[in-house]
Amino acid sequence: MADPISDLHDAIADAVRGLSGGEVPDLGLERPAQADHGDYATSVAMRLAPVLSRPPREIAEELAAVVGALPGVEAVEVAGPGFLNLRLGADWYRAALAAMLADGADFGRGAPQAGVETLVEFVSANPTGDLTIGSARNAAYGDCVARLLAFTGEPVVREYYFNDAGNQIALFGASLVARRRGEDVPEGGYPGPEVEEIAAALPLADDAPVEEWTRLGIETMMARIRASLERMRVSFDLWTSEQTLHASGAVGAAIERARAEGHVFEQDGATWLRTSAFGDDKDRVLLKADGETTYFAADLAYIDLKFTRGATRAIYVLGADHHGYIQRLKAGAACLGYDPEAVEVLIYQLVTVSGERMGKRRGNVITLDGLVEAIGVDAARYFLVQRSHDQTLDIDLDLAVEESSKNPVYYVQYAHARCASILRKAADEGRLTEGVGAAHVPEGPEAVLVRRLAEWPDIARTAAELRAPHRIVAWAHELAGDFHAFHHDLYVLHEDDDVRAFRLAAVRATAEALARALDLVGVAAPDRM
RNA sequence: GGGUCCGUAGCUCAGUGGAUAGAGCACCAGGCUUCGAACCUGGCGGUCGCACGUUCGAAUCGUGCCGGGCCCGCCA
Repeated sequence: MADPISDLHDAIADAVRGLSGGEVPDLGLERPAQADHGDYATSVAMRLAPVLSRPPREIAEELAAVVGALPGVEAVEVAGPGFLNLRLGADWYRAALAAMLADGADFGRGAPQAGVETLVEFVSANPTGDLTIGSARNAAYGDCVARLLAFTGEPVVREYYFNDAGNQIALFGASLVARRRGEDVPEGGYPGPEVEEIAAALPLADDAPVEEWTRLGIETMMARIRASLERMRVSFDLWTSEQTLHASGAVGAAIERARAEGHVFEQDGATWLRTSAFGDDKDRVLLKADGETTYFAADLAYIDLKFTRGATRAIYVLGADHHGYIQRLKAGAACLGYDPEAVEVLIYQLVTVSGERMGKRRGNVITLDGLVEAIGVDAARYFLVQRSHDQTLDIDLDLAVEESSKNPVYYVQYAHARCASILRKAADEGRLTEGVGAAHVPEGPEAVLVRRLAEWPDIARTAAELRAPHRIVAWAHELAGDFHAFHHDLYVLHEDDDVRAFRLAAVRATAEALARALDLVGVAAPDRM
């Protein structure tokens, strides 16, 4: 795939190699914040100085002579302690624009990688109630990470793991029965309205066996969860049940595998996994003294399943309240003989709503469905990944409900609709153009816009590497701003064919870029609003 | 006590070692006779929690403090 900035980077790297005799440090190629520092700048001369034992400015001067002759580079200037500031020429802008349009929706997409398969397991909420706002963040974030990795060429499998065995599930069944009978749910049960709703709707007699209630209840709850996720545009390739792991003997097999690896021991009547040998702060019980398996035993079997199925990397998306699981899961993999580095746990911080923490016991539960009803899927997804996953997220419901221009999602979508509108008008008037204009020299706002567009491959790559979809959102917002300014200052459907061709090409490229970016975060890019 | 995330403008937050630290909101002042004013332009606003260190250069890396969130079970 074409990448004009990457090409520029490589050309400068070649120049550096010629000067240094092989050594090429990080170029530190970037778009300077300040306009008079050029369109692009590199700090490579300063990085090279200690290596070559020469003054940075002297190195910069020599590099400038070579870099200045590169195609597309109009001017080079040595500045400050040894920065190389370069200004790009009109031919570079036209070529860059043409290259992006040639790639279309694939601009910035990575080549498919062979021999790897990344499993992204996310949401994985137990089917004992509707998805909460916390799961909503998990869904939005995990889905974006999966989309980003796929975009960079990494084969991705998405999986939802659900707990349908054990105490919590039994309590869920008992809660259903109690609700049908008009009673309070048992201690530790599920008092939510959805439980009451399901209890009333299930086609079961009041005195049907509790196992039946549990089975049908879970089925119904899972269907509700799937529907909620579909509305959120979140899909999965695999739905895996914990019960299946027990029934298939996978749990026992995993324990035996760990035992064969020499990491299982008996103590106080229980069976333990020596996770502390691999960085966990304590050992973990697999089989309790009463013979029951722990939840972690199923986790262990699940890790085994992930890798035996062929995953080369297992990503977990968990809330901050599970951060203690990182070492445990990695150690679990190690105890099975897998590389713990292949287990990657992504932790997102908790969500508050209008400053308050949610909790079923607090009686202020806001569900994913509730959020979507209140502000719509686009705004919900945008808000949920707008901030870094490392940052606690507060959703101001009063503001989110307000459908005003304060809502940043409209700002970005509006830019896309504007592009579409211009292209419609151009088509209606029969004034569409081919190419990017043979000799048009871009004016300020045009150049700013094209430079922004050219950042995309690096933005996508970095966001994927850092598992940071909020960078996509931030970039889309900046692009929208550059486009609005461009549109405000310059008339696209100019009489001059050359000018019109360049501007229409910029509009097309912007529309595609916004659609691409918004798609990666699961937000629609409407042609009309 | 240990682990982990956070601390940047009045508020919510960007900023993977670079030059004079940014955006949105709020506030103030402007801008529609052509493509969508759901928009644009300017202004106001900062000890980047504190200290020491690493180096040509630190909001960014290291160490120690201070403050806040979350977690630390033979529960799931």
